[in-house]
Amino acid sequence: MPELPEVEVVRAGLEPAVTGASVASVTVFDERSLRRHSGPSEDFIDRLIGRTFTAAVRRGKFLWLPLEPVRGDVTHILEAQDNGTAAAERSGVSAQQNVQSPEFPKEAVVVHLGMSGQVLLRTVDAPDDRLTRIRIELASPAHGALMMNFADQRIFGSMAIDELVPTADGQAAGLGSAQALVPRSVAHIARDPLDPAFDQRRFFAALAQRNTSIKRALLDQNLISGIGNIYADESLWAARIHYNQPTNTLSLAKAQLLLTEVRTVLAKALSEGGTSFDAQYVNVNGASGYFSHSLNAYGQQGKSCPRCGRPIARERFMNRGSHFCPHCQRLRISAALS
DNA sequence: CGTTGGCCCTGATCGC
DNA sequence: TGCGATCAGGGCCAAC
Repeated sequence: MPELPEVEVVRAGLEPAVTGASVASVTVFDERSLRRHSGPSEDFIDRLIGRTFTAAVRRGKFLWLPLEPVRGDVTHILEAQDNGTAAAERSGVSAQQNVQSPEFPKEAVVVHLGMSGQVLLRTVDAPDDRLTRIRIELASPAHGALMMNFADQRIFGSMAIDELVPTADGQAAGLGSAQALVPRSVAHIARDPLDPAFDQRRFFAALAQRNTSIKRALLDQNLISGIGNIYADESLWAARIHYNQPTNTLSLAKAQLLLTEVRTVLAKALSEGGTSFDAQYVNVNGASGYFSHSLNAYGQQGKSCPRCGRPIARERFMNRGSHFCPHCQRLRISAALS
């Protein structure tokens, strides 16, 4: 259940270790973790060995590690100069990043943790973590030789090599890099609410336009990314909105309040979860920190609502548990009919 | 095109 | 002790 705060903890933990690190070896224990890679595991391995990571970038729950372009790839350089530099100069956008110039990465390893994925950094002599599906051995300038283990119980997560494409708005693609380059498979994912380039107006317009419930909208990564079941319930509780309230019945003020609460909840979780990184025995764990979060609604069914004291309820919604206070978060039917 | 329901997955836990 | 049932759902895609 890693959501934005947990994935950010992973990104921040990986960043100092993988930046500038090269891949010494790759072992794939379970090919299902490469489901989103277009090609067999041999392709994944061959294209990764010897390559160097340049950063650790995150948008919403998606994480990617851009790969330094292979030196001496003349075809690619000529192609980039022809299609990128010349075109950019002709169109007069030279002030913007020319993301197609040869020094920019052209591809990245995209990591999605799914429900149960973890990225764990270990020393080379450490025993394999349980449920490790992919192991990447790194030569890191900061930490020497180390292992990056991708562990995943339910195998909803994945790793994949994907092409980097320019962002639609020309802004930095996510947190961790100033480059306006996003993996093709992540391009359709909306920016997250902590991203300075998050388009609030577009989000509010979508809420007014769509014919759907507010929780479904919060979980729709094409509208707003980074929110999962836990922080959706927590944000709705904070904003006193019922999960099934139609989005087009929310006033702009209420929608603005909700977005504020979303940001508050995510930022608070982030501040609580960002302390576990150890520089010596690097332990990046997507699941850690969850239980230290002070939750008001999620998993609190039967307990007292911290606001009004009445019991928190749990109902099935979208094949998920929805936790809410029936007193504080009421469906506003009259608004729905207007 | 917007919306929705089904599917992929397996370890941990629980009840009998 | 053993074993089957249940639960956790994010993202994607077919279908309506």
